[in-house]
Formats: sequence, C-alpha cells, structure tokens
Amino acid sequence: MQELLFDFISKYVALTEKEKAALVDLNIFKTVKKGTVLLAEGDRSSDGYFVLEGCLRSYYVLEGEEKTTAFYTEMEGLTPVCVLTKQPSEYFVSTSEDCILTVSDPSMEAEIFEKFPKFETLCRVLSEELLAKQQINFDDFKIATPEQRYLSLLEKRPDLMQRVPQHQLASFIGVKPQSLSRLRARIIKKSKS
Amino acid sequence: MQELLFDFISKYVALTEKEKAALVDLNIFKTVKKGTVLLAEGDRSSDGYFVLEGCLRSYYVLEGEEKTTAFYTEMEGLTPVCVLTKQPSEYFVSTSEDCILTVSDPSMEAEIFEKFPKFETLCRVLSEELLAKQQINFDDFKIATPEQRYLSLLEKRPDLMQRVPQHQLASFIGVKPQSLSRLRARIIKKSKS
DNA sequence: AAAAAACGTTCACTTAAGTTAAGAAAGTAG
DNA sequence: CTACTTTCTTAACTTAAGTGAACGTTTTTT
Repeated sequence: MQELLFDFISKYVALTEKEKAALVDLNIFKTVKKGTVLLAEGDRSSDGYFVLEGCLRSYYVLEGEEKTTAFYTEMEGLTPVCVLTKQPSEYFVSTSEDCILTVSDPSMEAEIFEKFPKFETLCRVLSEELLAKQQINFDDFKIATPEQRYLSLLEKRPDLMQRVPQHQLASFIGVKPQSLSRLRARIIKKSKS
Repeated sequence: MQELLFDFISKYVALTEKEKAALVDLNIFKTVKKGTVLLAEGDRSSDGYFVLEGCLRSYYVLEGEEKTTAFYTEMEGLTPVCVLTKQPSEYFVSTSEDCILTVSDPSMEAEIFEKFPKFETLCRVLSEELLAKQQINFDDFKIATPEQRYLSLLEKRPDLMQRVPQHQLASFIGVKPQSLSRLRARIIKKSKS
C-alpha cells in the first residue's frame, strides 16, 4: 500500500531505498473506516492527511446544517487550517469512504526534513501546486453559476458524482439539495429539446 | 520606502544590514501609476508582486465583462497562477491606485535563497499563511449569501469600500452592480425598521 | 468649459434559488 | 424480511438575483 505513496512521490523526486525506509519508519500509514470523524469543530489537532485510497470531506456545521466545502480523493493532501493557525478548528473532517491515509504532524515533518532535505523541497513544490489549484478553484467558483459549477464538476470530477451523496455535492456546489435536484432536471429537459 | 518592507519582514525574521542591502541590490522596488495593466490574459509572465502601498486587482474578462476575483492591498503578496503553471495567464492584474510594489521572479528568488537561506524560510512561512487565508476566504464565500458577504466585507475590509469602484466590488462579492445597489438599499431599509 | 464616457441607482420584468412539505426510493439495522 | 432512517425528487410558494432600460451624477477627455 505504501507503493501508492512512492509512485506518487516519484513523479516529483527520485527516492532511494533508505529514504523510502525512513518514510515507512515514521509509521504514518493508517486505515480508517467510512464515517470516521478525523477532526471535529473545536479540536486542536496538528495532523495533516494524504489520501492514498478513499475520500475525505471537510464541512462546517452551521445552525444544524452541514456545509461541505471540499472533498479530497486519491493522491490529494489536506492540512487543516487549524494546524497552521494553532487555533481550535472551525470545521469537521470525516471519511466519506473506507480510507487508506497517511497521517503526519509538523514535528514529524521537521524530523524527516532534517534527515532528508529532499522532502522539504518536495513539500514546498506540492504546496505551491496546491496554492495554484486552490486559486483556480476559487476563481472558477466565483465566476460560474450553480448550474455551470455542476456541469464542470461532472466534467472534471465525474468520480465524485458516484461516490458522494447528492446533498453533500449540493452544498459543495453552493445550493440546497432541492435546488440541485431541480437544476439537474432542468439540464435533462434542455438536452432533450 | 523600503522601510515598509523591512518593517513587514521583521515581524517574521530579523534582518542584518547585509541582508537588507542584498534585498535592495535586487532592485525590486517599482512605483506604478493607477490603471496600469501588470499582467494581461495570454501573457507568459513570471513576475510576482508584493504591495507596499496602493491596491492591485485581479480579474477575468468573460464575454466582455470583467469578473473581479481579488484585491491586494498593503503588505499583501500575489503570485499569479501563470507563474506557477508556466502557462499563458487566464486573467488580468492591474493597479487600482498608484502603487509602490516589489516585483520579483523565481530566478531572483533562487539567487537570494542561496545567499541567505533565511529568506527561503520566510517565503515558506508566508506561503503557508497565505494558503490558510485563502482556504478561509473560500470557505466564507461558499457559506455566505451575497448580502452576508457584503456585510462581512464592510466589517473585515472597510477600506476597500472607499478605494474601489462599486461595480468591481459587486463582482468580487459575486453579483451584478445593480444587485449590489439593491442589496445595499435593502440593508439600509432593514436597519431603519 | 463643454462633450463624452463611465458609474451608480432605480424600476419593471424574468429567471433561478430558498423554503416548506409530502411522498418515493434506497440503504441500514434489527 | 420488515421497520426505520436517510436520501432524493417533486411541487407550490416566497425571496432574491439577472436583465434591459432609463436617468442623474461623477469623472475623464478634449
């Protein structure tokens, strides 16, 4: 299962056997069952996650309603805001499916950065990539209507449509579940005429 | 004017006179007049900006309409997506006011990182901070209605209301200028009753 | 200073999302 | 397998944003 991680990393930097062993020694691989809450509102966690298999979801609970803000699937990483701000978390993170994850915290990172500076470069590159992706996502969200957001989700992440309940997708798209149903009906009607 | 930059940096790391001199030698300080387009759609630029004074705006032009996605004011930095992806830019960046900026590109950064590793740490910390801020901004945008977004903008960035034309604010909030007018009228009406 | 352009507000009308409620369908647990 | 719960869809009604147009104001240009 750690092969998944090594394959991913190899796209960025080559790893020696020693480096691979060091990673394994950190004991960061975890399997987690569907529905597990990894981070709850108010928690002071310092754990970051990387998804090897499965799907994570982050969401706020406002007036009893879940507002889904992001999904993280294979080969995507998530460092909760509270890890960076060192404040209690304002949102939840839970597993939408059975998952294989890596779990790490800043102290573990510091440790391995010192032994193998190569990992620091890797993390910097990844976080730059992430920043650009996030900016594009945000821009796309702002520019598009809910209907356009739904259509581009269909195009860019068709897998999500299958794996995630509609009402979670709805709030991810920025509408109520009823509106998503209606919006889909509208699209189907259009495509027929 | 470079004092502004040194004061800002000193919140994160202490700089020696040598380090300050090295920064100044890079010749990164520029003054730019209001209305200058720093980056246009299609450009392949590798320049990043840091605002010492003034205000930058990034926006898409879609079907002849400007869609403002962000404002950058004093002590805020901007690395356009195209710098990271090395693709032609999909959006514009222009000055909303007369500005004092620093302008730098990756090769200059590499040069100074090598001489003074301290700057690399600084940039890593800043970009982590930025990532967290962006995530929070995105989440807030998703969670709120246009009216709530307007009110929280009033609260969090009251300066923008003064310095930026309404129609730019409107698309930043995610509505048409007419809707922003209406929305403001609605709020005033409410507060009276 | 006059003319032109850009900006902000208001209005009437259209379109789409929020809300409330009901019922069908699917998934889960006993 | 049945009962229960959650999820999805549909519908009628309400609320707010989009659209097109008019009009006064401000800013820019010449």
